[in-house]
Amino acid sequence: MSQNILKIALDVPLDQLFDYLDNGFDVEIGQRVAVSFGRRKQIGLVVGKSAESGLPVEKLKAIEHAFSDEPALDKPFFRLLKFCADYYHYPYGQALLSALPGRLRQTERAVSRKQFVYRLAPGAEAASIPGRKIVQRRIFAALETNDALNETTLAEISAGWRKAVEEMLSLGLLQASEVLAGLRTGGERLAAPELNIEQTQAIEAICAAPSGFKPWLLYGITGSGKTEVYIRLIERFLHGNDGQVLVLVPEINLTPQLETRFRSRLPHLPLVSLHSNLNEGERLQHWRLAQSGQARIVIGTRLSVFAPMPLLKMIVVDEEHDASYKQQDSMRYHARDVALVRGQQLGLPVVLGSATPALETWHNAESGKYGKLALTNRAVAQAALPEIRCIDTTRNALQDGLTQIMADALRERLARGEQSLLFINRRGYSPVLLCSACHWIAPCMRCSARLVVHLRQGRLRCHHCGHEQKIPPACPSCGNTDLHPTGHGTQRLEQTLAALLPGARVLRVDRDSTQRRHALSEILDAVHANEVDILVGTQMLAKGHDFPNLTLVGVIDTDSALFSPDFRAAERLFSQLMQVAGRAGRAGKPGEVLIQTAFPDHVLFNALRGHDFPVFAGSLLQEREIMQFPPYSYVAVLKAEANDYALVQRFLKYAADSAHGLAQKVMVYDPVRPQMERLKGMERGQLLMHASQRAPLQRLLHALVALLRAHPLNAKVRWAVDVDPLEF
DNA sequence: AGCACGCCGACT
DNA sequence: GTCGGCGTGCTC
Repeated sequence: MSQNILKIALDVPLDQLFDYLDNGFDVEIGQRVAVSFGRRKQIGLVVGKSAESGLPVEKLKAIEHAFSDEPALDKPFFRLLKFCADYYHYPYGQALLSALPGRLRQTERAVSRKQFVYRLAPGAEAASIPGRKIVQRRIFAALETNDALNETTLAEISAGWRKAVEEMLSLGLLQASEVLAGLRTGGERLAAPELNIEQTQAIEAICAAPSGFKPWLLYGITGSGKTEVYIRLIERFLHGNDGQVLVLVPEINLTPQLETRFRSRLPHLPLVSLHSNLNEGERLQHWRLAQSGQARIVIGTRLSVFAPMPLLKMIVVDEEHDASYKQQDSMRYHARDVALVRGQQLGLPVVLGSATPALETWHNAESGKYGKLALTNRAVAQAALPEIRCIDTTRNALQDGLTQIMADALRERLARGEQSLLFINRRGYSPVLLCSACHWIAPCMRCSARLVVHLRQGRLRCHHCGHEQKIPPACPSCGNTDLHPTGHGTQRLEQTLAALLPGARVLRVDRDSTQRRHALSEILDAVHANEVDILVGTQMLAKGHDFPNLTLVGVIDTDSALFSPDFRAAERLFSQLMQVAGRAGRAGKPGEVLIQTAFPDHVLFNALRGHDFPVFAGSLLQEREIMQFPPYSYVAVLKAEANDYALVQRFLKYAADSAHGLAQKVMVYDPVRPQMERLKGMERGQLLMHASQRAPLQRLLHALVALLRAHPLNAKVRWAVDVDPLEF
C-alpha cells in the first residue's frame, strides 16, 4: 500500500517545499501538520498532495501529526502569499507561516474557544412546556424573536438556564450547534448622520461600478467624513446574510476609536479586530472568526491583509499613505499594495482613503488608473478649515525654541479657556549633548546616531537601538564638566512652557509618556474633559483624535525635513503637517495653525497654507519625473549588514557584479552606505537598482536572489531585498 | 535559520 | 588528554 506524498511548506529560509509521507493521516490541503525536520520539530502547511516525489520514497520521512480537525486554509490564501513571496523575494514557506497567528506556528494543539448556540427545533411548540417551567418558557419566548441564543444571553435570562436547556434538548425542543466564541453583536444603533453631496456621490460611484476589481482613491480632507463613507459602503456591500469586508488601518492606537464607531453604527454586523494589542489567544480567535466567515467586518493593521476571509466583498485601506503599512523586516511587503493585489485576484473593489495620498496612488488616480473620488468639504458644515500661517524664524527670535508670536498665541488661548497643541517631532529633552569646550557630542556606540538627553531620568538614550546610559559628569573627550543639552525635544518644551506660562496645565504625549497600557486613552480623556490647556507631543497626536476645544496648533521645528536627502521627506512632512493642522478647530470654533520655519516661502508651506494637496503633489510629481524616481520608475534595494563592514562590501560587490551581468533594462548602481551606516552594532550597506518597468527588475531580482542564496557569504551577511522601499 | 559534524587551541 | 571555537553543510 503506497502512502500519499504531501508537499509541505515550512518556516525555513529555503525557497522550496518538502515532501513527506502522510503516515495514514487524513489530511487536506491547507491544513497544519507537525513534522520532524532535521533534528527538530516543525509546523508545516500542506500545500499539495502527490503520488510521487523528486526524491526516492525511502528517503522521505512521515509526518508526525496532522491537525485534521482544524479548518483548512483556502486557495486564495495560498495564491496571495505565493504572489507576495515572488514579488518580495521571500521564501514561500516563511511567507505562508508568518501570515498565521503565532499560536498556529507552535507545535502544541491550538484550541479555538467554542461555544454552543441553541435554536428552536423545527416544529417545536411552546404548548408542550408545562406552565410551571418558567425558565423554559422564557427561553422559548426569547427564541421566537432571536434566531439563536448563546450562553451569555441565556445566562441573562436565568442563572438556571443550563438545566432548562438540557431538558429542552432531550425533549427535542432545541437544537445545539457549536460556533466559535468571541463574537459580539448587538447593542444600541447610533443614528446615521446625513451625508453631503460629495459623500453620496462617492458611495454611489463605487456601488454603481460593475463588479470586479476596481481601485478607488477616496481623497478626503481631514474631517470630510471618510469613515462615514466606509460605513455606508460596508452596509451596501453586506446587505444580505453573507459577505465580509476587510478594513486596514495604520499601526497606531486608532483602532479602538474606529472599532467603536463601526460597532455603534453597524451593531448587527459581527466585527473583529486584528492588531498588536491583542494577546495570542484573542488573536487566534479573531483570526478564526474571520476565516470561518462569522466575522463580517475585520478591522486590522498591516498583517491582517492576509487574514483568510472566504466571503470577502470589499477592501478598505484607511490612511493609505501611512508608512506603517510597509513591513520593514522579514517579508518587506506593503499592505496597501498587497490589498490591491488581493482585490485583483478576487475581483473586488479596493477603496484607498487619505487626505494626503501617497504620490504613487495620486499618480494612478490622476492618470485614470484608479477611480478618484474627492471629499473637499468638512462634513460638519460650520467647521471651517483652519488658517495656516508661518512664523519666519529668521525675523522672529527664538527663545527656548519658541517665538514671541507663538508664545502670545498660546497665552491668548489660555485666556479664552481654549486648548492648544504644540507639535514637535523629537521626544526626550534635547537631541544632542554637546561639550562646550571641545564640541564633543554624545554618540551611540552601536548606531550612527546621537544619544538623546532624557533629563528627567538623568540618562542618555539612543532612539534607534534603545541603548541607555547615565549622563556623564564630564566630557569623556576633554574632561570639561560643562556639557550642554542642545536643541529641543518634548520634555524640554514641556519645561519651557511651565516657566513661560505658569498655571497652564501642560501634558506631554510621546512614546515615553504613553508606555503604560492605557496611558494614551487616559490622556485623551483628560483632554476631552478640559483638564489640559496645552498638549505637547510628537506625531502620535497627529492622527485621528478629535478635540473640539482645540483651536491652536503650533509646529515648533520641521526645517530639517525640508532639505532631507530622503526624497520622500517632503511628502511625509506635508502629510504630517496636514494631519496636525486637521486637529485645529473642529466643532465650529475657527482654528489656527502656526508653523515656525526659516523658510516660509517654501513650496510646501505655500501649498499647505492653501490646503492644496493637489498643487503640492503636482509639483512633487514633476520633480520625481525629472529625477526618474517612483512613481516614474520601479526601485529595489538590496540591503546587507554584518558585524564587519568588509564582509558587507565583499557581498555587495559580488551582488553588484552579478547584477550588472544580469541587468537588461535595469539600472544597477554601485553599493553605498545608507544614511544610518551602523545600526544596533551592525555595519550596513546597500545596492540600489531601478528600472522603468516592473518586469525586467523582477527578472533581475529573481536571478540575483538565487545567486546570493548560494553564495558562501550568505551565512555571514544578513541581507534582504526591499522591493518598492520607502527608505533607502 | 537551526543544528549537526569537524578539525585545531588552552584548560582541569 | 578533553572542552569549545566557529567554518561547512544539510534539512523531505
